[in-house]
Amino acid sequence: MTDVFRCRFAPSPTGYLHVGSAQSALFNWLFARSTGGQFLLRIEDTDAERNRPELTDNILEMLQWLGLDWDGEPVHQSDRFDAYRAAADQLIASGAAYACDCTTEQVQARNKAAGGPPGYDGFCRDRGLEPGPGRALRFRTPDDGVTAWDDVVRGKVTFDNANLEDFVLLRSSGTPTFLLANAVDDDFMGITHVIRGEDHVNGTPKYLLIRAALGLVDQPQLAHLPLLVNEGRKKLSKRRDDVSVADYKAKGYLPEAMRNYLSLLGWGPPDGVEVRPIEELIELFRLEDVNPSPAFFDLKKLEHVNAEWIRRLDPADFVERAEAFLTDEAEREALRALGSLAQERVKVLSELPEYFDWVHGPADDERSWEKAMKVPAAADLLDGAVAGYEDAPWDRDELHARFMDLAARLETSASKAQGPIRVAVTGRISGLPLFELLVHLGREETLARLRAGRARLG
RNA sequence: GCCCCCAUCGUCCAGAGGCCUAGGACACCACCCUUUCAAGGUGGCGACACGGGUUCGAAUCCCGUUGGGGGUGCCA
Repeated sequence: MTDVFRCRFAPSPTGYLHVGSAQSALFNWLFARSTGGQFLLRIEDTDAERNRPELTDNILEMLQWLGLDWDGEPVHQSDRFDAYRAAADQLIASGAAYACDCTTEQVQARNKAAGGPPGYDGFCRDRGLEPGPGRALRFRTPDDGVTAWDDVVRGKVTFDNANLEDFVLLRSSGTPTFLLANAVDDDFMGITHVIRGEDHVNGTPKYLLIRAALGLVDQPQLAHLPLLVNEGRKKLSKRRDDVSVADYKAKGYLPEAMRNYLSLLGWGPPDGVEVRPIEELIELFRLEDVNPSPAFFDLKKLEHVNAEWIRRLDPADFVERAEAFLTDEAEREALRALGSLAQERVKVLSELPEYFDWVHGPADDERSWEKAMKVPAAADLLDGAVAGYEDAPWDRDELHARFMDLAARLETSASKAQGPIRVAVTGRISGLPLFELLVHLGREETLARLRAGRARLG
């Protein structure tokens, strides 16, 4: 075998890829790419009841979108039941596992009656039940001693074996649980580094015990990454929080920004430069530098990183990506003409429509109207603009110059003077630079809107 | 309840015993620039949870307290 590092991302297709998983995938990927190792994929679909195969497509699609390319073909656990069965048989034969016919309800009832802690009470441990259909298989955990490992991000973690219950290896349906499947597959795939979320820490001693009982001596390095939390400092959850990577894509976050931001949670480049190409991130990333405390998934900062990435885009690239967020060809035409002006303003691509909806007429925005038109000289401004633009050469500098003259004549600041014109033409109090926009709109349409605005003013 | 983990500005990250009167970024505030809004520039606000040790010296090491989180499924 080689001495190349091998890590894996092992999602289960029970939901869309979410940002926490994406970060875990990203750190695995960064680790592999920075060490010349391999980044493998394993689809954990042992639970037929919960799996939704189409979700696997979403997960792979989002990984690709993020640019997290994997090595080799993904391993599907649903293809490997024979291997788990064989491992289970081995554990039965060695006495490390035993059959159990307790139902969950029975276990809970006994715990309640005894006033004891939750978890399996070892009822079937010495009943000598014959393993078979309808009976779960449990692991016989040691009664004493400790199970410990040196976690790459957390240091030494130790569990007393006495606190470990006899957990389930095979369900009564005969299918394996993830603990067994992981132990078997990590060996099968030659995994040298298990890099996953902190929520897996408590399962780790069980995983280690299974490995030992199976005679697997080359223990992989373990690294438990910090959890991503919400403003309430709780683990990001599908129910409460906006976590679907696909949703962020739909909102117009760039994959470059998404992965860049995710790399900044729980880790940071030593030189403090945060927004930078993935190649540099790869070069700088060190698994042992990841810190163990939970990190808040901060949308504001994500937006900032996204805005930075948008501004760094090649203008043509920006237009290409932006087009998908506009609804019709007229707007896209305006985008192609004025794109770079929008590029430096937008934080998220989905904001684009509000920068271009004036194409079909002034937006309906009462607040903007009132705010702009309360300027005393509003009517004179509109009249003056019509008069000045009727015969103006239709270019940006000329429109600007005539506007400045008009504002000076009416003794109104340029800042205030542009309001009524902007709102008459676009409907909004703010937006793209006015004169470039007018150039694109054209003389006829501009004058028509100015006159309509003037008429509405009364 | 029990087990495990965590603890530097509001947030993210830097700091691996003296370079720290703790640095950068986001957010926020002010000013500048400016046809709006952004962007950009300048400045400001703002933290080593607490208590004991160890040490000549601690944000950095140890112990405890407090606070927070995770796990506790025949889910993964």
